[in-house]
Amino acid sequence: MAEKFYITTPIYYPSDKLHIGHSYCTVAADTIARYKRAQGYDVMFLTGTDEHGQKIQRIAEERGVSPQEYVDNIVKGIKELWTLMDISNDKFIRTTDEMHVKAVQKIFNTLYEKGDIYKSEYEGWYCTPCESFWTEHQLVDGKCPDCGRAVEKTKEESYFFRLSKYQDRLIDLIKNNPDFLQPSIRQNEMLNNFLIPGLEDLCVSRTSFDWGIPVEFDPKHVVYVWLDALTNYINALGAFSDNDADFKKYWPADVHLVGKEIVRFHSIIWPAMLMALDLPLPKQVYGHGWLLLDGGKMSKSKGNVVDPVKLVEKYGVDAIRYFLMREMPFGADGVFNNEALINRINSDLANDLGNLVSRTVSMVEKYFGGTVTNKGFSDSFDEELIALAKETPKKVEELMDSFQFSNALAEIWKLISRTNKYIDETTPWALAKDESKSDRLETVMYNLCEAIRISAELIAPVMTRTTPAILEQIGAESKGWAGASVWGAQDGFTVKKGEVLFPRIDVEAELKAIEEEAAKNSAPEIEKPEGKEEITIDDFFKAELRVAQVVECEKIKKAKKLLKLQLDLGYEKRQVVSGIAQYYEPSDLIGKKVVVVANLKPVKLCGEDSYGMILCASNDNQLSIVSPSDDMQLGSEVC
RNA sequence: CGCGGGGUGGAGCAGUUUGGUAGCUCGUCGGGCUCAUAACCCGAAGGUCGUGUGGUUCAAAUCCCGCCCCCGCAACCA
Repeated sequence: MAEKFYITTPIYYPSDKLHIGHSYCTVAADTIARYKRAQGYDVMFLTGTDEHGQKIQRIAEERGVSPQEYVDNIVKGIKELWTLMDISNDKFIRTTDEMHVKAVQKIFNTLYEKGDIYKSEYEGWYCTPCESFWTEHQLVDGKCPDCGRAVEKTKEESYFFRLSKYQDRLIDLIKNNPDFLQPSIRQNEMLNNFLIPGLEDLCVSRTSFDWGIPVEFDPKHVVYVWLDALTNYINALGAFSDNDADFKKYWPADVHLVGKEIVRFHSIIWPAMLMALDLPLPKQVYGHGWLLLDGGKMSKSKGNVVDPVKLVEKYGVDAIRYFLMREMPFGADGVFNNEALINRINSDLANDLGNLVSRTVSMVEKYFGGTVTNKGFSDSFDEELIALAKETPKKVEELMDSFQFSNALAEIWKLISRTNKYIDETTPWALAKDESKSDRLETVMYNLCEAIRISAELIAPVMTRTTPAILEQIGAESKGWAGASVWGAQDGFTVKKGEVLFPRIDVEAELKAIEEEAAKNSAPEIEKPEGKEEITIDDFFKAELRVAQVVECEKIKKAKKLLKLQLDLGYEKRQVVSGIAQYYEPSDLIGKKVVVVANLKPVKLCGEDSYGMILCASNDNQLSIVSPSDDMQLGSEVC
């Protein structure tokens, strides 16, 4: 019986459309899944969506739909995206699935009965207008991080998971099983930041919102994210249900592929839960890097979110899949930009691979009417090509087994390049002029087709459509992964010229078009702000705004964004701390006139007292101090 | 002294674990070829491997120490 292989992606949060970063992780998982299937494994590949929680509830309310309607709609888009990108997942779990809901309740009950979940109080801060709870840490200067209003200390009844109980076993797990958490740099991160400082028990229920799975024996509680989301990996297989054949067959997972931001949940909380349930642990958690954009992290406010649908429509699925797997080493962060993408498509796909197929097929048609067999007229050029073709699959396997997709593809491209070189070495056009060399020419053509066949089989896990397209053009049947290791697995080829596999892209014109498109899309998209409630002139006059001059200014060492300013208001001097360090150098500000809110309650920021606030105009990526003209007398009121 | 990652020819990276010839892709320049998607093949130029003219060593990109810069996370943008 075939050995099983179970691989998962994170379940994505459907609060919005997915971006290229999500595609990156899912394409990687798909590549592994296809690779393992090609090798004959019985693969289970799971992806899905994590649909509960306060955020989704709130967004749905804003849009005036039910949370279920809201996520149904987003999930539909996600599934379409995966279809578009040729993702071959075997299951798709939604945490709103009946089966999952029931399993989570059972797990909750089991842990409660066992004593690993207990009821206690969660002490936190409540913001009434936002109806949300915050921890001490989350508060911003003692106020609600969302709206900035005052919060009240409250106790919320909650259920807790005894995470602390498993601390020693977890330390042991990470220290003694280097394979468990990969790449290895993540191990120290977890040990130093979380495990060694000590774990606290984990709050696993909430009463402050209700878009979640109710706790069966205490229905005013809903299960909080950890227990709900993480257990998807077993619940999707039917764990804790009557139909748990898949669970018995596939669990434990061979690898959970996750982004580095959620390594913590998967390498600490998830194993602890499994320990509590007496279930086997996943064999590996692999934290891949992020896809960064030119300017840093992808974010809406920067307007640099890359929509995978558009990319696929423009360049084709395989080009995008290839780029994602080729451009950056999987464990580390990589940068996405359009120029790199186009260059990859042009040089690797159009020039090297596409053109190789094209020139080969043309020659076979031209010289032999489309059909060649191996005439065995070899010479020394052939040996090198054949030797490389024979050893490449082995190298590729080794690299794929350790998820080094980029290196694996580089290895395949060495063969492709070598095949291009072989044409120059053998100069078929010269052989064609001499009839006595017809058999030699046919051998050369056969070798070309065979090298192309092998290359095409090897790229199949990444390039789902190109492989069949190439095989069709050279007239080869797929012999699967095993067939890639056998030189001569196909005796002859009858080729048929097909469409150009990867048309070359005019880099400059394309980049210009992209820029124009981006400008068109981003410029008018200044949304009308929600606006604040109307106030009276009296409300406004509650704020005492005065002209001041910056006398001294320095950076606060420990803080990235803070400057400490000494202001002269004419009638007094005072210190103000302001979060503008990323926009102004201290020397820019000294001598400058500013407007200060003079009657603001003092606060302490990063250990420095601040008596007031400087008025600034700002948006997500710009900031400008509001400044009266230089001759304005200090202390003047602004209104 | 919060945690972690990184600084290698014009660009992007590998090499650092196990010291000993600095490698790859793209770009640039020159040449070749004409089967092919102005593609392909060959050759060349270009790096004191962030820095201290630091330490260890016969020998350091690689090990140790100091410093500088960048990037994530955490914390503060009143």
